[in-house]
Amino acid sequence: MESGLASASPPAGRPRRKGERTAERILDTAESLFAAHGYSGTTLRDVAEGVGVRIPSLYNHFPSKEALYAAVLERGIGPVLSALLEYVDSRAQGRPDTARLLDRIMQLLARRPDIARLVQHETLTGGERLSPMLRDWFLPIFSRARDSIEAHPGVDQWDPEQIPLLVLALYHVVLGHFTIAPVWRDLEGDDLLSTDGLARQTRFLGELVTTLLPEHSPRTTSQE
Amino acid sequence: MESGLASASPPAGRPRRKGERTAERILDTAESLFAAHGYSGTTLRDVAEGVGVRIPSLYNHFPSKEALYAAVLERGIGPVLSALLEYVDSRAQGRPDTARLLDRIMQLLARRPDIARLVQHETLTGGERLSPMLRDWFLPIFSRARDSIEAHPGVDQWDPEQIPLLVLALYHVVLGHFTIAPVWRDLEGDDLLSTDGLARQTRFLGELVTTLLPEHSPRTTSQE
Amino acid sequence: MESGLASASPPAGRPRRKGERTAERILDTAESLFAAHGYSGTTLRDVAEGVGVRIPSLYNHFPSKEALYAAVLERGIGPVLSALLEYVDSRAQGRPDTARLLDRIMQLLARRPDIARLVQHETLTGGERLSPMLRDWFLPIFSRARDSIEAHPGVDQWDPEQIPLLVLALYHVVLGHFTIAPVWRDLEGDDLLSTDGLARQTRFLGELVTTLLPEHSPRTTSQE
Amino acid sequence: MESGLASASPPAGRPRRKGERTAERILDTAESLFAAHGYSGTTLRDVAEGVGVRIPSLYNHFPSKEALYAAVLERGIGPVLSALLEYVDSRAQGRPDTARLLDRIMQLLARRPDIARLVQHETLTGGERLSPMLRDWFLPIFSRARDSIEAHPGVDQWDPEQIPLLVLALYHVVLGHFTIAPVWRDLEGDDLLSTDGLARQTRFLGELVTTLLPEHSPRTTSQE
DNA sequence: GATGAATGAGGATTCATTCAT
DNA sequence: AATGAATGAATCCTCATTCAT
Repeated sequence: MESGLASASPPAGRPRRKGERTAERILDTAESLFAAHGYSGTTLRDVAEGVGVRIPSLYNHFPSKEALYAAVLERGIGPVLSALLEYVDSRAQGRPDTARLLDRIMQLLARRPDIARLVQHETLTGGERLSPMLRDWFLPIFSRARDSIEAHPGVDQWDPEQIPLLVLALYHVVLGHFTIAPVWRDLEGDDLLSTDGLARQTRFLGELVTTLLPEHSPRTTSQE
Repeated sequence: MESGLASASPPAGRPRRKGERTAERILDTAESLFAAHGYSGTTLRDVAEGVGVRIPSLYNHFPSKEALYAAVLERGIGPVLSALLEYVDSRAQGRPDTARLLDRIMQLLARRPDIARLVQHETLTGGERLSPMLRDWFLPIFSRARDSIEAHPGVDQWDPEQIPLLVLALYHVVLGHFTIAPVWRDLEGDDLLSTDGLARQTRFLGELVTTLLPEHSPRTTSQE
Repeated sequence: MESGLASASPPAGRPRRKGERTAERILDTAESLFAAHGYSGTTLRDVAEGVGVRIPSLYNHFPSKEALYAAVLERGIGPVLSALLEYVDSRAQGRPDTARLLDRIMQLLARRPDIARLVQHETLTGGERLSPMLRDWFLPIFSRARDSIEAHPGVDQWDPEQIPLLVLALYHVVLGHFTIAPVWRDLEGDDLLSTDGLARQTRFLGELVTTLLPEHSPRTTSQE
Repeated sequence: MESGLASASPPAGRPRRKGERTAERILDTAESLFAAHGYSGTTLRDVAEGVGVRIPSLYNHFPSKEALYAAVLERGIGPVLSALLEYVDSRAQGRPDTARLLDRIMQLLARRPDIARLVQHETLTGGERLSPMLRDWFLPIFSRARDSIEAHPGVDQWDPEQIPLLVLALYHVVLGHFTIAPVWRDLEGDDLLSTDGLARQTRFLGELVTTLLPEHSPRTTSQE
């Protein structure tokens, strides 16, 4: 709330007041902890220790744990989703380019991998804690993604009632990459979140879309 | 709540002693709650209330919350994964059939949708709480799935280094279906876990595999 | 709540279970503390220490501080007020005997002087915390006391619109005696709550009524 | 809330510096809150919010909560009691006039109804927090009121040992009127602190004294 | 004079666990 | 096998207070 739409990377230009810096550090720590342990697995003690501050100080910046959580979500998810919406809308006139959309999403999430895990937690605990914000964002995103895919040339091969499943599948593949990264590293020694790992996954997503929704036209490689 | 089907599978054959029945009811309730809220989001009070018993009684059946959680995982994930391994092994001689494998997984998970969500929680909180059991199971499953896919006729079109990503992608799509079901119902009014929803998803997975790994040969339909 | 209408003096006959004894001891301690320091001036730590128990144990008997307070009020005030109502009703047929009523009230309050102070706290913090119970009891008591006084022979000398003030005045005099006792002892060295002090006050109340509401008939001395 | 009249008496003559005005506003708000909820039921946050200032600002005017409370008491009770003492002393030569004394007290308290409730809180929590000031004032007031009554013509009908009780009774009736006003309004819809309510009570007190201490002489009306 | 930030102490409450019954 | 009672540890949060600005 108080932290509003504070952008992810330090705006650099504007001089920070001390409290602002603290609030941001709280958000950073909390984001990481919430992503790792979920809401109830994260204690304010952990957050405070991570920030290097006493617990009551947290309350000078956020009125409650719930509010802190909401602020983390807002700061983290808000920009991603709005960038997404913006992108989708800006491409609405031209031909939809799903691969490019996924590129874009991967770019955004790669910068803050915690976000993906936060969303996963939200999704998992579902109807109970699902923040109204997420609820508000999910719908337009999904419906636009669906529109995008439905307008795709190669969509004909899909049963219309499978389109939502296709959208969901892409959603799961994108987010799951970040979710499973720590475990995967543990099991296979391979870091999915490394620059290389992310590049591979981005390329993979591109081919996935190309394969699932062939355009019958010269492949649209990303040349942005 | 979501686990309305939790008590669905009483093995029926074996006669139960009373205590055993209680233990199982505890497991059922706990499974549903752990699936919905994760480990730290679930309290023994919730479990006890769900079972209709006082908290200390839980300790007559499980020595601790951790142990209860482990038991839930074991009872839930163990059979699924071992059935899976068994299936995979039994097909090892013949030609691998990825679509069929996914069918099978869907069948198993559909019967206990909580399991998928439990695994997701485990995956999310990752390296910290990831039960050794999961760790032990993940590897063989993944490696076999990988073998299966690598032996697939249509695999040539994929860069070898993308095979793991493909395996993971299928993993995410399968599990994600169960994860997102409650939220999806909330947003779209459509129950992904209904008989119809599961059938659609199973069919979708089949086509997914067919598309991603075209066999260039007529046999595509499951005729088990 | 849980402690229901547990009567003030130990019922003696019925064997007590251990928890019941604890609950009662909690109520005793809490009553004394709430009377002395009010609701917010009393901490559960004080209560627990007074009882000789750790704080969380209080929650085995009362679900919250508020509930404990309510139970204290109920146990303390309930019997007094209901005895009062009973008495008033039983005398409804005969000639009202205000002096006797006050005798009765003094008797009841003398046995548990904390009650009077509890009621004073409630009255003081008034509309904010005034328990619904008190609200429910005040009205009938006041209206009956008013009826009683209005039916009094000697009431003619009072302007009808002063009757409520007269009722209130008696209320204040009765309760104030208990309220000011500690201070008075401090200032004057005289214990208003001693047997003698209470007897003097009871006699004083009798004469007060006799003087304020002369019956024009041989004085009705209490011979109960 | 109840202290709507709190800011009623700005001494007017003396020009205020700004800081002084803030200090006074703090006192006003604190008086009202302390009167309504007592010392521990009132937080500095409440006070600050009531004043429209941040908490630390309070410390620019009062060194602590205790000091603020003391200042409230001093400002509130001091003038009332000293006006009272003054009045009592000025009449010392002439014949004591108890009804007039009560009139005077009512006048003083009516202007600041919070004061009466503050004193009640002090009295209730008694020996523990009873401010030395109160202790210092109680004695002379009571002793003078006692002198006044003892010198009263009609006092003969009272047992000498009942005189203190009579003094206390009048004390309770006077203060209780202010104490119970909010509750009474709630229960009966009648505002005891309205101009009319106060006038009625003043008249009532007069008749009370007349009745309890009949003068057997014509002078009863106040002709100040 | 005002305030944002920080904090030690403490507030009510919950939680997992134990134990006697 | 079940449970009422008890509790150490921890949870979120509030409070009065301080201090630098």
